[in-house]
Amino acid sequence: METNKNIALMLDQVHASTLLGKKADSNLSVHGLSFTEFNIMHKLHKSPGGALSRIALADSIGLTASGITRLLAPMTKNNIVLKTVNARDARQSMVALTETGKGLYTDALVSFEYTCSSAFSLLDEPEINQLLTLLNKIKC
Amino acid sequence: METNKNIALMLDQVHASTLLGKKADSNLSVHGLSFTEFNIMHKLHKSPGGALSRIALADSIGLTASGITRLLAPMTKNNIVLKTVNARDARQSMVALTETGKGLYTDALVSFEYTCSSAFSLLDEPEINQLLTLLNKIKC
DNA sequence: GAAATATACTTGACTAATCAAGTATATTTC
DNA sequence: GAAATATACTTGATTAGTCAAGTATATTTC
Repeated sequence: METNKNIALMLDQVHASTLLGKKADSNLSVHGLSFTEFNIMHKLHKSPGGALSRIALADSIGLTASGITRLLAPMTKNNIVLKTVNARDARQSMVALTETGKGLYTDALVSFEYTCSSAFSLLDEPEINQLLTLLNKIKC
Repeated sequence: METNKNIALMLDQVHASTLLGKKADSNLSVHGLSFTEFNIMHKLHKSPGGALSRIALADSIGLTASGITRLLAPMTKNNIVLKTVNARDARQSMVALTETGKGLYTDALVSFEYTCSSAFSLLDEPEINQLLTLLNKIKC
C-alpha cells in the first residue's frame, strides 16, 4: 500500500503522455495532421476490414462519440476518410480511409515512427516489452 | 528497431493516460477540483518552500505559461492559491496554497489516493517500481 | 407486436487548453 | 552603461474536446 508511489506513478504517467502527445503533434504537423487524427488513421489502417464504427473508434482512442463526430467532419471533407452505411445496423456509420487517406497515412507513419523511436531510444527491447505488459495491467 | 512495438507503446501509453485523467477528474469532481487543479496543488504542497513560480509549475505538469495563468485565475479568486512577489526577480510571481487550499488538498488527496491505488491495483510493488523507472527513461 | 429500453450517433453550449503577440523586467554583450 | 536579447508572464483569438439533450434505429420485455 505505497500510496505515495501510486501517486507518483499516476502523475509521471500522465506527464509523460502530455509531452509525448505534444511531440507527436509537432512532428506530424508537417503532414497537416494532429496526433489524434493520425491515431484514428492508424486504427483504421490496422483494422482487418479497414473500416470501424464511430463508437469503436472512440473507444479505441479514449474519445467520446461526440469528439469523433467533430474530428471526422473535416477529415471527411478533406477526403481522408469516408463514411459508409452498415447494412446490418442502420444506426452505425462505418469509417474507412480513402486512397488519399492511405497515402497520407503511409507518409505520416514515417514521421510517427521517428517520434516513437526517438522517445523510446533509451529503452532496450526487453524494457519495451516490460513497459507494454505493465501498461496493460493498469485498470482504466 | 522494433518500430511496431514503439508505436504500440506510444499509443498504449497515451491511451492509458487519457483514461486515467478522466477517472481522476471524475473522482475529484466531488471536491470541485479538476485533475489539473489538483496536480498543481500537489506540486505546491510537496515543494520545499511551499511556493513555485508559474513557469516552474507549468514545466512540472507539462502546461504552457498561458495555461497556468488561466488555470490559476479562478483558483486565486476562490482563495485556494495566492500570488506573492519574488523579491529577487520582479518578473516572477510565486504561487502558494492558502490555508483553505491546504485543507482542500488534504481532503482531495484521499480521493486521489483511492483513484491511484485502484488504477494500479493489479500491479505489485516491484512492478510499480519498474514502471516508475521505465517511465523515467522516456525522452520527453 | 406494442411499449420500454438501449445503442449510435449529432448538435448546441461550454471549457480547457493552445499559439501568437504584447508588456515588463532581467541579463548579456559590446 | 546603452543596446540587444532573454525570461516571465498576460491577453485575444482560436481549437479540440466535453457534456447534455435530441433523433433515429435496434433490441428486449411482456
